[in-house]
Amino acid sequence: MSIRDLARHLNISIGTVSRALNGKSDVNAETRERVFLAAKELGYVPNQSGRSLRQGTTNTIGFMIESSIETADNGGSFFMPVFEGVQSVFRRHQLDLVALLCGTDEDPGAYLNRIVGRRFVDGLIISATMRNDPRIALLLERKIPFVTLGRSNIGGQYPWIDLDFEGVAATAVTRLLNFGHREIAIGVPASDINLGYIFVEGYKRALSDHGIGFDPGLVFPASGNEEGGYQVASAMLSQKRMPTAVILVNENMAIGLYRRFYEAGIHPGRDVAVIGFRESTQSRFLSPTLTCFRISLRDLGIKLAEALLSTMPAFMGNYPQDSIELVWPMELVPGESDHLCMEPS
Amino acid sequence: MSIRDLARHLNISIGTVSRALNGKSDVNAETRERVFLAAKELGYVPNQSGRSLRQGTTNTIGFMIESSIETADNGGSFFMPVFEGVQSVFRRHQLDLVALLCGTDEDPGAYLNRIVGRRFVDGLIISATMRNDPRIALLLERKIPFVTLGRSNIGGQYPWIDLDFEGVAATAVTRLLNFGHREIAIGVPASDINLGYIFVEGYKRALSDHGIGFDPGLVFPASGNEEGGYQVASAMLSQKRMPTAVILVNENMAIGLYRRFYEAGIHPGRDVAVIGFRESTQSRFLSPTLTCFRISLRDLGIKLAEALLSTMPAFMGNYPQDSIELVWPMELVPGESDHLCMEPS
DNA sequence: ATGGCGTCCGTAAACGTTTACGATTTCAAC
DNA sequence: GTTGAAATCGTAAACGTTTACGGACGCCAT
Repeated sequence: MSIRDLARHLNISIGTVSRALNGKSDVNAETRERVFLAAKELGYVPNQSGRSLRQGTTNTIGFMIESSIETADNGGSFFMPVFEGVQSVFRRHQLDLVALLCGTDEDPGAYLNRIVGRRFVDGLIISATMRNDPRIALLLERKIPFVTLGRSNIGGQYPWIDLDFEGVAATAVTRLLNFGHREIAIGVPASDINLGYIFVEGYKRALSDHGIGFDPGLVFPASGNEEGGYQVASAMLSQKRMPTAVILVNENMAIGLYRRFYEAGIHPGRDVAVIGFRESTQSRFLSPTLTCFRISLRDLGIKLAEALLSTMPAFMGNYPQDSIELVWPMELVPGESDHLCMEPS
Repeated sequence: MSIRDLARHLNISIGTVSRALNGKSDVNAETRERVFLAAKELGYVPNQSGRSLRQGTTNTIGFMIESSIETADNGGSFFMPVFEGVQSVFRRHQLDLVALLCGTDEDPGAYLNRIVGRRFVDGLIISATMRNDPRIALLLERKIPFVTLGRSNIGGQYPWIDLDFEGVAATAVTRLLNFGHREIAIGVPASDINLGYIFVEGYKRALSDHGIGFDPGLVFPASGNEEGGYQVASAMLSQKRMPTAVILVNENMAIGLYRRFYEAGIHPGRDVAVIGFRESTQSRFLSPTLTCFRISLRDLGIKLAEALLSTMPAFMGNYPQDSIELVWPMELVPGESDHLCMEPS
């Protein structure tokens, strides 16, 4: 069922059929009608390879998601809504969105190289940005439109959107300081992912803004799952003076942290303050409920899509041209886990 | 950088270049060497559209994942490892795997129709199988190779793999009966997804095997997240005689269930027995740790991939031909949540 | 009658591959 | 020296589209 069959069936040339289906102007209204009718009747759908080959564009966008240890456990609840938002925009432009999950045993750079080499996608959304991400250089050089979810420290002209980890860290620190805490720990991802650095930056800045010195011993690197939270709690317990508060970069860590503290007879929200990230169904049902930060993930996805479209030649007209560099705000959702005031010592 | 450029650069014909790269036999070893070298040097990667058009095959497989309410919250931790397993097999055959996430506001049937119409993939893995899944009929009719993760009740010749929910339900029921429980509740997904039916089937069968009558009032439909677990607990509490045990089909529900019971002053693992599904990092760090069932998700993915390959003409030689209909076993992992014995009343 | 213009449609080239087929060379065997 | 087979390579067609170009036709103004 190719366009040739359709043309034969209608007794017109394939050129006219193509023009009719693609909404070109130089085709009779009645002819167009007949073409559309016959196409629906015979179930004709244009072959993607054919049109890709001709017009050098695939009409698909790739969303590259890491399936690393860090994201494996909470990846779904984070990426699914983002993906939804992205997709809702692309659907309006007849663009298909596919998720590219790079396996843990494959180098992301090599994987990406294969993808762009094959001309598999017209554009890319990249997540889990590293500090010096080789993928960015590759895409810039190959001139593939892309947008990153997460800042990098690589220069160049490309849009990015990042969560406001610095703001989150600052808000959390200020809140805890106001509650009287002075020794505030943070649990950050142990990997090279950029958010860790930014998080620590915000933490440091907020402390110094309040005239508190930075103690490197209060920064606990750990993996971003329950196991990591458990280890952070263990590390806190083994300090000679246990910190009275802790900020986590991942809400799954909170479960492990809670567990460890319960084992030690310490009640989060009563004996130690916990602020987590990110708000989810989970955070509302933990005991105590977790004070954390809310993101509108769907809106984030929509913005990502728009940022990408604004760099794609075929769509640049519809979207503002100024390159997007956006720090995505988050809103604190108070829970029960940090409701304790300290006497300033 | 097309094959033509590469051929010009080497002063040989494009046919020879193609044959060299594709490992055909009628090409000189030294020539092949030169071709590979030049390809690597110039960064040549064959254009996918071109080869797809010519050989009618795209070398990509689609993994269709629902982003429905049910799977949104725990979808990541479930699908990522499966995906990894699938990918590890396909990589060996030069097949690219893409995840197709059907948006909640889009009909899965229509979405699939577009995908197969465009000849976007050579084969498909379908998850979240419905009882009467229209996608299966479509794929059978179009003769697209596919495998489903989850049984359907549609006949026909296609491979499927499903988790052994019946076995899980039976094991859980038997275990709880041995602990002396007689009123065992279950929380099952409220949607039309097939696993719910199978789960209830296993539950019923295990009860009747032990001569216990089936009480429909002990089946609590709910969504598969924390909210759902909370509601199940509420419903249990409002019974005139509260069930002494509960089986959950989703481990995220356990968190909500725990929460609701704590609010009511009831301790899971002491006052009420809980068995959940599926084992995860989470289940080991809850308090009490959750008795649940373990799956080897990566192996499941590998088996899915092999099942699909066995139905694809290009690979049928390498894989056994007998159609695969597999019930995937799961292993009970005892936790603290069901360690309580009842005096038989 | 001629020219010009607008509408509609057919023709054919092009996109980048793969592959059937035939051409050329080499080499051994008769 | 002729033949045949094997090895190696070039040629060209084909896959299904889109699109630049030009042709046919009708209409109106000159």
